[in-house]
Amino acid sequence: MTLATPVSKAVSAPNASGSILDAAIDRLAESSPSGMTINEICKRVGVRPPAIYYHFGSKEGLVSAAVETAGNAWLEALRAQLPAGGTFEETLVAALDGWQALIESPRRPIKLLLSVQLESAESSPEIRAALQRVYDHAREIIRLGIATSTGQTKNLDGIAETVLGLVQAAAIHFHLDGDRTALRARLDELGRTLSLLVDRTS
Amino acid sequence: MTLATPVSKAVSAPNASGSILDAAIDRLAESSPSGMTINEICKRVGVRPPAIYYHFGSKEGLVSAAVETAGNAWLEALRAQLPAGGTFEETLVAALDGWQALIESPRRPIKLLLSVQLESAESSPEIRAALQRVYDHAREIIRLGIATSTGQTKNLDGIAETVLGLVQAAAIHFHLDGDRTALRARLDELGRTLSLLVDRTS
DNA sequence: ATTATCTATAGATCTATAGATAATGC
DNA sequence: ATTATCTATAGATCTATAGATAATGC
Repeated sequence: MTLATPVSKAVSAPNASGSILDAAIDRLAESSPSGMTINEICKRVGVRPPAIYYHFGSKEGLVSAAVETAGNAWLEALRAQLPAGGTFEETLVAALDGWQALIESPRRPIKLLLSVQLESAESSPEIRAALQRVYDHAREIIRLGIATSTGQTKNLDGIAETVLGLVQAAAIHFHLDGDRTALRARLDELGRTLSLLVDRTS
Repeated sequence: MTLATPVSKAVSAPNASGSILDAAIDRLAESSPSGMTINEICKRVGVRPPAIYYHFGSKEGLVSAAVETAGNAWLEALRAQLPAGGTFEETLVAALDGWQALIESPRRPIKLLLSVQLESAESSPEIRAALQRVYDHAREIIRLGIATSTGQTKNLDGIAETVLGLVQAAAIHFHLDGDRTALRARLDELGRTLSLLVDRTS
């Protein structure tokens, strides 16, 4: 009978650390910190638990690294989708398309951050601080996008908060129903709401 | 030495089923379906696993019952906080206060529903259907509140969706930062946004 | 000597169930 | 006879680590 194929030892697997992180991000986007297990990640990546503990120290360390990585990737995407110097209408169209792509993308960074956030009472202060940092940055990017495309200076904080909240809500509901048409409708509604909120004085 | 006090048998504990459900709701609001364990609930309630399996059949059955119970309680609270026949301003003030109370209440029904929703890919179709049902009802109640207090008929669906999304986002962020002042600010911002969105023709 | 893995395992915890038992209702 | 528990346990799975091993860099 065939036994498990012997695993080649310490054979300098190309970037095991990165594959582990990718698998962790996938599991956090599908489930939650409690639902993400070391064993499942080992199964997907083809490593044994000590490899994970060598690189990340603990399960919590892996979650923390996943939040940093997915959070920074999200912020980078947010920044990249702001077409410097366009009109408000151009910026809005680009932003809505960008959010849709982000929400539909299989990495689901927004959903991952929310899953970790909803278990944050049982997470380390480092993870909570990382979440706060990512959200603060996201609000800042949104504020900047509105300010540069409209000249608006009034209530930027409130508007950015509203936009962030509605993008998160769209991601949450898309996770439940998987309905792309409904997602687009929610984003279009967000666009209309945002247009009402900004008061273009320039 | 003192051993564990012998547990009285089948002594018709007053409403064990209800206590189990309460503990499950608490754990789901603190954590997530994966983070809620049968053992922890047993510890809190003072029963043994078979009592839970007798009443709810499985862990999934218990999660399902918790979603139904917490969801219905939320809808009831939403309904109750609509003062029949007030002006839009009166209705809005009552709604904002009601949402704040709901978000700050230790049962955290909105947060519970979100936690289950974010693991819905790993949940039974019954649980997903229950979530959809609760949200459909919530949107309906919000639509009704806007319609009766403003006479508005245009884009009620979109506005209700926006309100639901912003209430969820407020609950999510309050869970992360626990900042009551920030929560109130978010709800006030929601009130301003909602005032802009409704177009009072009556 | 350092880096990155593996084998093997500890010890805790998880969901779930079989079968016993006690109280209640007919 | 039915209802609601318990004791006891099965068997799977969880996080984590000790110690061995192989490749690489000095």
